[in-house]
Amino acid sequence: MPTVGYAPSSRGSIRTPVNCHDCAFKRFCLPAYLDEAETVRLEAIVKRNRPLHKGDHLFRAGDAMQQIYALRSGALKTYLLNQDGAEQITGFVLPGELIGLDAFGSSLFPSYAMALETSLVCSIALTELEELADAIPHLRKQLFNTLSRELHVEQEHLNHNRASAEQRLSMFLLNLSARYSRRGLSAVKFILPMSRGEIANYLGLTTETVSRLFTRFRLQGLLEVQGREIQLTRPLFWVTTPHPVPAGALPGAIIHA
Amino acid sequence: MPTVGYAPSSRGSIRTPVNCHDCAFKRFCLPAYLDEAETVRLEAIVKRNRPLHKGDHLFRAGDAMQQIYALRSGALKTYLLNQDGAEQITGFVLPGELIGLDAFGSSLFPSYAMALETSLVCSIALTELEELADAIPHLRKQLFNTLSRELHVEQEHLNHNRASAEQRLSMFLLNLSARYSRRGLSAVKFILPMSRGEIANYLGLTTETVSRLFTRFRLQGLLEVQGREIQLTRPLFWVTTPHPVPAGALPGAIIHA
DNA sequence: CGAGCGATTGATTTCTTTCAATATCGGTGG
DNA sequence: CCACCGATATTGAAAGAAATCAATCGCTCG
Repeated sequence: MPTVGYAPSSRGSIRTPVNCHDCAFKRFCLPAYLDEAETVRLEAIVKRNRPLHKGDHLFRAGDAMQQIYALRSGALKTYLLNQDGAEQITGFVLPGELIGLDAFGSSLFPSYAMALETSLVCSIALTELEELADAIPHLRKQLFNTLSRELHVEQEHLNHNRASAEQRLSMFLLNLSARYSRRGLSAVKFILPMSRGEIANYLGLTTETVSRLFTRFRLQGLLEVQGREIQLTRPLFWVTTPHPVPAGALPGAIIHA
Repeated sequence: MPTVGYAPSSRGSIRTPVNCHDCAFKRFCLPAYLDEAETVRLEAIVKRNRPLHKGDHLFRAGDAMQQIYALRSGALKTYLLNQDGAEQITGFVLPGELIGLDAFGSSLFPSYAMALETSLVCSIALTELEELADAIPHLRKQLFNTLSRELHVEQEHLNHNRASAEQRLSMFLLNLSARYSRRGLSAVKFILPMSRGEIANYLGLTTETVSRLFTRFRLQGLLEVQGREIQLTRPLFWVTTPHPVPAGALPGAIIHA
């Protein structure tokens, strides 16, 4: 259980004045539906942590969950260890996204979160957040919505696992593309913050398969790749439905009366 | 868009006095952490619906989400239709479990819910639930917990898709077993409420593969099957790790500092 | 410059699907 | 009560997709 690169909670969060109001991501983050005054109250309990470097853990499974986080810059991966000790990547976190919501139920983090590159996070003490949520219905609503939306993301991800390797990778790239563009970045040209192996792990494939798919896509003129630099040249959408409808998968609407 | 067997909301919920207090599932349902007085207030807004028959929809994707549900008896499946119109089963609901939580964010149900057999559900009007949640912190907490736990279930389900067909089915059976036993039913002998095709769909496999796996398990002496009747004769746990650790799936802890 | 990791590419094997045929179950009507 | 029907389940053979095994390449960092 190596602790190299592990930044303990005593790493200290700096109580610099955090300004959600001017933050580029306020519209996707907690302040989304808060008014001026409410945002001010939120700012008061948000702290900014010192930067995480590549390989640093933001938290580990089993850590006491005393705060949730929002990513300001960089990229994270979240993962679980299965009973064999193998890493199972459950998601990637891009700037403006919240981390740790899935821990609401328990007092311990159920997963690991590691920086894929130098990253900045805001942290919000849970006790204070709960207090504030008690006081601000809008915030409460926003938390429910976020949680509920995450559930949809997972369900969508689930659907992908029924798909072919080709579909999985293309959906993955389209998803990244959408998330980048939603944040005002290019939808067709971006840098992957994760390795081929991490993509493969996330998608339930092998490194080799992912690599082969990238070259296949490139040969098909769908994209240009150079290491982690991606440029989508043609909409990948057509790749997403190459397979016939699986047998036995009739619409549920057709049922006996 | 056939509506055969569709029970519209005007189907009418009966406002018989619902008694959560004596309900067999109160410990897994919303009343879980409520005290006596709070439970009484909850009971006041819970309605009981008329029975659903096999094939009936509890709700459909796009329906206005005015209430959430709790299953009292029977079994449901929830599913999405993908862009090809193919059914994608996202989960099965057993007695004592809540349905519709994933719709909190939006005002419309994102999925379909259909009865696999004759089923009874309680329904709770969302507006009233929100009011009550505003008033009862315990209830609010319980809702967050349930939502958060569902997120874990999804993540677990996701992990399964990285696994072999054998592992998927055994994990599925173990999961059912655990859920039944948690409710005081036998952990080793139970009736599957769903068809082979539905299991296959849920697990991302084909009917044939599932069928073959059942016979393989039977030949290995792991279980006895007769149609939908299952009897686990030996712990299936050993089946869940037949494969070597996938390459490139090293524990995340081993990273460069 | 060499070590080492990540990525790519090729050859082969394994697992799951697909296609196809048959069997069994549950219900219905004669 | 039994024969028949459709739906569901099982089983077999062949094809296909991705994993595994193995080798090479290229880049980055001491």
